[in-house]
Amino acid sequence: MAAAQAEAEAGTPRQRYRAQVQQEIKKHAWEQIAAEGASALSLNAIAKRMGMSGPALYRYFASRDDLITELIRDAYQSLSDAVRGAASSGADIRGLAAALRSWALEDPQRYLLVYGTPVPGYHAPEDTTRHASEVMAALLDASGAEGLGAMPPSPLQEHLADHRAWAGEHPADSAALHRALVFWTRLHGVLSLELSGHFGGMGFDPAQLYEAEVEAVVGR
Amino acid sequence: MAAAQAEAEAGTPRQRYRAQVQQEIKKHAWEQIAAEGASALSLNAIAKRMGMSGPALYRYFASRDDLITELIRDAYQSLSDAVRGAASSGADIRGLAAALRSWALEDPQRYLLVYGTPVPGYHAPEDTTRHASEVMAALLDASGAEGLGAMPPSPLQEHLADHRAWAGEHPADSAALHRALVFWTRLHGVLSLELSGHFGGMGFDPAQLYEAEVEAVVGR
DNA sequence: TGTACATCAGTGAACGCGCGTTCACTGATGTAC
DNA sequence: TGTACATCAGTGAACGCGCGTTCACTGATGTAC
Repeated sequence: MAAAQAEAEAGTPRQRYRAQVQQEIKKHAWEQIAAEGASALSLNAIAKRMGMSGPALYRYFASRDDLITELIRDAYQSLSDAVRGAASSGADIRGLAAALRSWALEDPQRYLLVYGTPVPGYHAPEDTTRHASEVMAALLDASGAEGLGAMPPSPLQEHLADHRAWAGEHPADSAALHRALVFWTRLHGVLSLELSGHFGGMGFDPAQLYEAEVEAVVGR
Repeated sequence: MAAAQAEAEAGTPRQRYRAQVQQEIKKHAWEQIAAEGASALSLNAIAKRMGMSGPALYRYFASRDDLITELIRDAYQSLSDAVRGAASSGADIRGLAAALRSWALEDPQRYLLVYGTPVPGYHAPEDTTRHASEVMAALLDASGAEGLGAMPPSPLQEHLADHRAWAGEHPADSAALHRALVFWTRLHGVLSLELSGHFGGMGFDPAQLYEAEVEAVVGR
């Protein structure tokens, strides 16, 4: 968001205006996603709410898929920032987990846009994985430094030692890769069920289950 | 499926025909869901593939939502059956986990219909949770009998002791409730990310991560 | 400072599409006497 | 066994809707001399 704002303040008046409208389109897109889910995202509906005609948006985004691509990119960026921000302000692994949960609850549909069932009809460009692995890198940085419980050697870790392309040049050893994966998948397991409403009728508090899973990841 | 078939063989010829067409509609619905995802489910498209006109389907389902409701109900039933079937043929907790994974991979979109992001625009009826908790009951039965690792007492378990409505009259103690929840959410964490393609670019084998999570649930 | 031109944001009409759903109707199947 | 009637599956036309996207055009803003 900071970067986007800087962008909006640089350049010629026309460029600034352009960047500003582009931001406004995204803002309305997020509102629509928050209200109806990503699959209900419609360029025409956004235009209507902005008091413009539908085709006008094609000055700013080449297609609906293009807009979605950029929203996904922004969401990944925002999540990376949240994780890195928490880590750099001294949060331990519990703090990271809390930051993740806050980020998710702040805008559930944004979380689901990134980690939920793919948006039907949307075709992602090639480089999507790059942003996804940025988040993993942030997790690896953070979860390497602070103490997660030690992972006993396992077949999985041998496997990860041979399949660590996703970690880029990150110097984490396979135990750390394992820890980061487990951190991610377990918290996602609770979060995604919570955000999708699957704990709805069950009556207990998802936050407490989340807490318990965090403790399980930390202490062992 | 067996129950549905029995239904199709009982009653008057007209009733049998009716049940048969109803089954065929569902079959095509599942094919469409498998191909395009649940949100792309369209009565008109199903009718077209069956060589019928769109309105004809309204003899069999009152609305699109009605059809989806029944598909979801069937999916829950099928999953309960799979879990109970594995348990009754002597599978341990590893076997249950394997059965769950098979069931999910057999038709990824069916899994996501039930445990993924809710189908946009679909409004579930009241009693949905009943079927969801049937699955939980199957899990509780199975995970109680065979050995999951013991759960140390925790704040969560105290909380669950007071919020166990979802378990119905199941006699499981709170440690068992905790075990079942953890079993469910951890495996869902891996499965849902796998089925949604989020491990896609990462290069490692999701099955091995799944295995490792199963071992973690079992042995501790 | 003023004029000629280029750039570009936004409009309105249109295209083709598919959707869920309703309605009046046809024609085949089953039922009652 | 045959006839009169009721049931009900399926059709085709229609309604109203919203979608993404293209296109020719208007009018305002910026640029070059």
